Amino acid sequence: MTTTHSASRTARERARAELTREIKEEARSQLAASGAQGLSLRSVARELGMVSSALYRYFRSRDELLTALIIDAYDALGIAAEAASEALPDADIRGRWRACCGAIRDWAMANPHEYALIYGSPVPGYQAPQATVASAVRVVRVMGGILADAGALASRANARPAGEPLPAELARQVAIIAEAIAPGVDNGMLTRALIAWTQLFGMISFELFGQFVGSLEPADTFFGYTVERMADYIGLR
Amino acid sequence: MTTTHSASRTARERARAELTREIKEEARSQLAASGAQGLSLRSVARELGMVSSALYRYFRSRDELLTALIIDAYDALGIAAEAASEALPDADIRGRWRACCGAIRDWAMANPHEYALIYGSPVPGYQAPQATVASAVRVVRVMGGILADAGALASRANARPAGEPLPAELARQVAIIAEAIAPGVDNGMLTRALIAWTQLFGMISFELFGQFVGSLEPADTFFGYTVERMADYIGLR
DNA sequence: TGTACATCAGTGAACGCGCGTTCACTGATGTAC
DNA sequence: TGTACATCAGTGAACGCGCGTTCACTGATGTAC
Repeated sequence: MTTTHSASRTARERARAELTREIKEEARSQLAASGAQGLSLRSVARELGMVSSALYRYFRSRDELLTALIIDAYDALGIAAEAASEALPDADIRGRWRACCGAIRDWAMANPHEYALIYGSPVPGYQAPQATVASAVRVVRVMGGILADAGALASRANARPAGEPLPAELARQVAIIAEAIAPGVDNGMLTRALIAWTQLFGMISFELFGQFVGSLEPADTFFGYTVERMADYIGLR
Repeated sequence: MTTTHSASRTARERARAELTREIKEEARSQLAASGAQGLSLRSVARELGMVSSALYRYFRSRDELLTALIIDAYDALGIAAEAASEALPDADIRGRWRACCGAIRDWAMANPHEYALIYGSPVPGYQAPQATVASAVRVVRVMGGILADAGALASRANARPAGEPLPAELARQVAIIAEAIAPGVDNGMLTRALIAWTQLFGMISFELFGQFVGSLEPADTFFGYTVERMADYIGLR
């Protein structure tokens, strides 16, 4: 038996889990100070009072540490969005959308370098492994849930006018996305939501990366207003 | 007289201009290969067959070279957007919007690292000087021009319904932006355009930075469809 | 319960590399008389 | 038009630094009998 229940964990195992956590924490704080390129194994080790080679007991390489940070970041963002949406009644569709958008922005502002790590320019020479995808999808799934609930409610109330028909290829792509994250949601609504989704992240990135300096800054009002307009556009009541 | 007309440029001056251009070109190609952090003065010099210290005759520091690249990138993007918009009759508002969006995307796809340099995560430790702003505004001004023409035409035809009133602070910010880049344009329309603008760059960044892999990729159809929907939303005929 | 052996964490030195920037210098180009 | 001097481009060595990764090792912790 190599699997261990938390009750029967040995001192060694607990120390390992603890140190793995500490390494990631220190790495995150270096990330915050100097970005993904500034993250060095040697300086993480230094800060923890270890020798740099010791880190190789915990992560096989710098890239593997980076991957762990990326997964953690996606998860943290996903959790923030989930919590925001779940804090409201299922039927409060617009409220959940608003809360979800707000939570994403708040998390981004609180963790700008982690946001940049996952939504900013890719780190050159680093290829994110497949393992990150599951965590990346998490926040998208929150939006999917809101849409699914909106769709279910809409079917027994007034549906939104259909709008422009989707090109065939787009309809195909969107149908696959629906299957994965928002089963039963109308293609048209999901497409509008994807447009709003890219808008949301575009707006947050602009704010965070300094494109609003001297114009829409502070961006709270613009953000709040836009989230409502996008809710209108998607067709959320 | 230290100012020189191109006719009377000395060999030294021409050599200097030429080398400055070559340095930036080599730097750009290293940028493309390994991103902003991968850009090193030593390797630029090496590639040009010079000694690294020689570059200091042309740029006072690595950051100054980076600034030059940023300004060039903003200018190149601005020029691409201007050309696209100017290729169509002034009155073809929607066509110009479409062309402008397409030109921005095409430029971004053709120059992904330069795009990342200006719209991606900021380079840690690097503070863009004020000098970059004038070039950064250039592409925004293209959109402003389209809106101004749209507004002028709309005033003697059917105007779009007013929609939700703007919060006071947002109205103030948008009015200032209007003054700078789109004089005479209605606050409501400009706000919608700013929302569409952030959508545009969000969509391009998602595509370029890999968020669409396995879902909306290839994104041509989604892009084309969305540009039309955003034109509708802004109220461009 | 006690002992022998296996596993694992962490050390310290080393390899081989790259970087930005400064500085005193040589030699070519430009300019004033 | 020719000469003396000033300007500038480029050199080569050096400073002082940092990095990721490997490897043989010591000593502590865990496990099977």
